[in-house]
Amino acid sequence: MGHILRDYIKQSAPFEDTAQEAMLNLFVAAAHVRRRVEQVCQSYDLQFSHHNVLRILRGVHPDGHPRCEIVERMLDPSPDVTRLIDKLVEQGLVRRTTSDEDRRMTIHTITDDGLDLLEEMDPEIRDVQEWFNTRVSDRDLNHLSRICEGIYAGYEKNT
Amino acid sequence: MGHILRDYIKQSAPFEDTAQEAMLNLFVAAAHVRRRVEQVCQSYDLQFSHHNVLRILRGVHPDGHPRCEIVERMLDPSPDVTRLIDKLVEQGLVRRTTSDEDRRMTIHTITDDGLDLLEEMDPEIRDVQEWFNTRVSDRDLNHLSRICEGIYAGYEKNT
DNA sequence: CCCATTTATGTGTTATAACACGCAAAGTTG
DNA sequence: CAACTTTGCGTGTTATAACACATAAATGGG
Repeated sequence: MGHILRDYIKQSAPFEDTAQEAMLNLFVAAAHVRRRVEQVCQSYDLQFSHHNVLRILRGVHPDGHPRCEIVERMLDPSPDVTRLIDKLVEQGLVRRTTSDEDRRMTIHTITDDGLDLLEEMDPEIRDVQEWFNTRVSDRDLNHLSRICEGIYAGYEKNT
Repeated sequence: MGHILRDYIKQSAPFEDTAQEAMLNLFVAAAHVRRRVEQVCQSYDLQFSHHNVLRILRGVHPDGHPRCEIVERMLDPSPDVTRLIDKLVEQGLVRRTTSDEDRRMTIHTITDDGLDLLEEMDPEIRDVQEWFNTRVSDRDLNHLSRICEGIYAGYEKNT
């Protein structure tokens, strides 16, 4: 029981606590999958969070989002999104425009280049998902989602 | 189905793919739990990975580990552990000694101060585990572990 | 025993993240 | 409408991470 995790982190003593074991497993599994996605992103000179932002903006294309809305929708929200998006603007993947209604807000819109890049990446991202699917049975996919949702449901992002 | 995740990332369209949904849920849940642990670490002026290294070294105390062994046992291995441990040495939590058998290796041992600090942190880390336990039922804890292990089992750390 | 190779570690540079602060526009209250 | 508060962004600074490279010791073959 738990020998796979113990093997991974080379721990000899068995876990005294199943909650601890599950938490560590969650960390290891998430880091592992994330690295696969990062590997794809890297070959396109992007970062995990860059890709995340682009996908968020594609979701509302041809509309855009102010900075704060992007943060709200990120998987792993960071307070320093400004400079993160700076790089996307430099690469011509995102366009910034000042909102007319509320001139405090800067609206970020994905460009055609951004859409093209995402489309180019899509098959490789889908490959990761398919690999994931070979590793987790269809029934477990749903179970995993429900368990994970139970962990973070009802919590605000900043807490 | 999946409305909790969609609510979290404020996505209106339902997921077309359960594998994608589960992957994103895994990311969000892991980031969420990790932030709780980071919050504890931060109040002790440590980082998540610092705490991880200290616990690894406590596991073999009074023996030590060379750098490469520490990397092998980390939850989320980083290639730049040297400078990570530098800070622990500065704080007097870890002691470096050169190995006699193999003089390439630097053996890292946790100091008494390091052990004291960990012991001081233990209750708060345990609190996070107990919170985790309230969020995931006992049966699901085991199920979650098995699913996660299935994801990363059999893969080397660098791939 | 000498040389090529592997293993273990450290360093230099550059990119990314975190944190606190400051500014500007909108909203609020008297 | 004038002063105050809140909200949304951006910036300056410092810490951390990533990547390629350099050094140094052990290993293995001729």
